[in-house]
Amino acid sequence: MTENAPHRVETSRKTIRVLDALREHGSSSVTFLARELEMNKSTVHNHLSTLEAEKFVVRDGTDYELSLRLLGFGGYVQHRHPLYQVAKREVHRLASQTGELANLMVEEYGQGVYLASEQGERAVDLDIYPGLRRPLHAIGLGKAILAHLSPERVDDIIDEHGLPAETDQTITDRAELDAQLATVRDRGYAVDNEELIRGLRCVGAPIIAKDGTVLGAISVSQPVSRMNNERFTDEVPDIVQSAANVIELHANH
Amino acid sequence: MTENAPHRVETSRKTIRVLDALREHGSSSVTFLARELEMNKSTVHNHLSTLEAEKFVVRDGTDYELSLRLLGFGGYVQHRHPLYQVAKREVHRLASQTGELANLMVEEYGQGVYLASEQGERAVDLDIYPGLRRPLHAIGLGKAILAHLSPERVDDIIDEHGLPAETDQTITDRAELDAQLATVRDRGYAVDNEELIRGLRCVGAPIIAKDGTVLGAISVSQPVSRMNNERFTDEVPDIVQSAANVIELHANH
DNA sequence: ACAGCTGTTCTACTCGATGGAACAAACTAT
DNA sequence: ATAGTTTGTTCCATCGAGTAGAACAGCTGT
Repeated sequence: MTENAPHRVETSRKTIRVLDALREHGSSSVTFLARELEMNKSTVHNHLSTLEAEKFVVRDGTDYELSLRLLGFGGYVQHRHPLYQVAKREVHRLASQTGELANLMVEEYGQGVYLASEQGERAVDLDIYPGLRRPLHAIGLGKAILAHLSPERVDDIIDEHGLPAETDQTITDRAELDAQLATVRDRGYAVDNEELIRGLRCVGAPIIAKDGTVLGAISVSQPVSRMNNERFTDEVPDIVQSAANVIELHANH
Repeated sequence: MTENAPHRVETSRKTIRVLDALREHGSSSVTFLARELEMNKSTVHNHLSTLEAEKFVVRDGTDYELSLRLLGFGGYVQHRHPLYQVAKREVHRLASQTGELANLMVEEYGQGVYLASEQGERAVDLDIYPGLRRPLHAIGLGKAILAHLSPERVDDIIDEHGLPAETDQTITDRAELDAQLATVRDRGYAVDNEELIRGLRCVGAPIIAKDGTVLGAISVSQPVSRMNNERFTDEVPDIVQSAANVIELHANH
C-alpha cells in the first residue's frame, strides 16, 4: 500500500495497466506486455484470459487487442453526456458550414477531453477522436475553458500538469498564460496559433451555463494557409461564438 | 473456480461487474451497487476507490458514474478500426443525402455492434450510439452480415444467442431466417420491417472484402410513414448498396 | 434526541493472485 | 531432420492481498 492511499484493489490496477498498455502499443503478445509492464508472463496471461472472457479484448492469433466492448462503454458515456446531447448538432453544423474541423471539449481531471470531433469537406486529418485528452493550456479550446474556471482551480491544474511545451509556440510561462486568459474573457473567444501543432490555427469559444460555470468549449481548426489574419480575427470567431451561444441556449433549457 | 475455466483473475471480474452495473444503472451509490451486485459494501467501496484513483469513474457527491476516460478507450478503438476509417465518410454522406439515420455495423462475439451512427436532418432519434450491441437476427444490418458468414458460424451464433423476439415481427424461426438469408444473398441487400422497433423500417447492405469475407454492413433506417413500398424496394436499396460498394473499393485499397 | 440511513475505516482471516518452473507447440537455423 | 530458441500455456506452493463484518462518523427526518 503506497503512502496514505486508502484501501485499493491492487489486482484491478494491474488489469487496468494491461488495458492501458494495449491502448498505447496496439495489438500485443503476452511476453511483450510482460516485459513492458515488468510483470510475470503468467500473471499477464491470467489477466488477459480474464479480459478475454469478459470480452474486453479479442485475440488475433497470438496477439491481443482492445475489443469493441470498450466502445460500448465509451459510446454510452458520450451519448449520455448532457453537453454532448445539446451540442452535437452545432458541432455538425459548424463542420459543414466551414468545411473545416470542428471540435467540442470539456474538462475532466484537469485535462481537456474531446467530446466530439467532426470533419468538414476539406478539413485537416488530425487523429483527433472523442475521448482523446490534451493539455488545456496548449490549445484554443483549452484556454477558452481555463479562462472561465476559478483562479484556484487553474492553480490546481497547473500545479498538477505544469505547462509542457508541445511546439515552440506553446505558452510555458504562467504570467503570459494569465494575460491571455484575461484577453479571452474580454473578447469572448480564445485562439491558438500553432501552439499544439505546427501549421494549425484554432479558434475556440467557451460555453457558459446560466450560473456562470463553464460547461466546455467549441472550436474550428484550420491550416494557417487557409486562414488569413482577417478570417482569423473576424469571421471565424463570429461563427464559433454564435455556435457557442446556440448551445448555451439549449443547455439552459 | 467454475468448471474448466483456466486461471482467471476473480478480483478484476468484480471490478468489471461494477463497471457494468454503473453502465446499466447510471450514477449509483455504494450501497445501491452492493445490493445490486450482492457484494459487501466495503468491497464495492474498495473497487470504486480504485476506479476513481484510476479515473475510470467520477464521484458526484455520494454517487459514482463512469468517466470520460472510458470514452478515451472507446474512441481509440473506433478510430483505429480499419472499417471505420474507410466507411466513416460514406456513413456521413448517406445520412445527409437521405436526411435519415445511417448506421454502420460489424459483428463481434456473435452480436452486432454499431461502429458509427449518424443522423440526417429529419432522422428519427433512436438512442443508437457507437458500441451499442444488438442481436444480429432482428435487424436489417445484422441479417446483411449473417447472410455472408459461414453456415457453421451462423449455427454457433444462434446456438449461443438464440432468436429472441424483440417485437412481434422479429424472426424467431430458424428455417424462416435461413430463407431470408438466402434472399439477402440473391438480391444483395437485407431489410427489416419493424422487427426491432415498431414503426421503423431499415435497409442494410453487406460490405464484402475481396476475399469474400463480410466486413460489416451499412444501413438507412426510417419511419414506415416516410418509406412507402416503392422507396423501400427500389430507391433506398440502391442508395445503400452503392454506399456499400464505395466502401468495398476503399477497403480493398 | 434518537433512529435509521448513509459512506468510510479498521482488522483478522483466508482465499486467491502471484512468480517460478515445467510443459508443449511453433519457428529458425544449421 | 534435428537441435535450439521462443512462444503461449499449465501447474503448484507461497504469501500477499481482497474480503466480510463490525465499528465509526456524518447526515436526514420525525
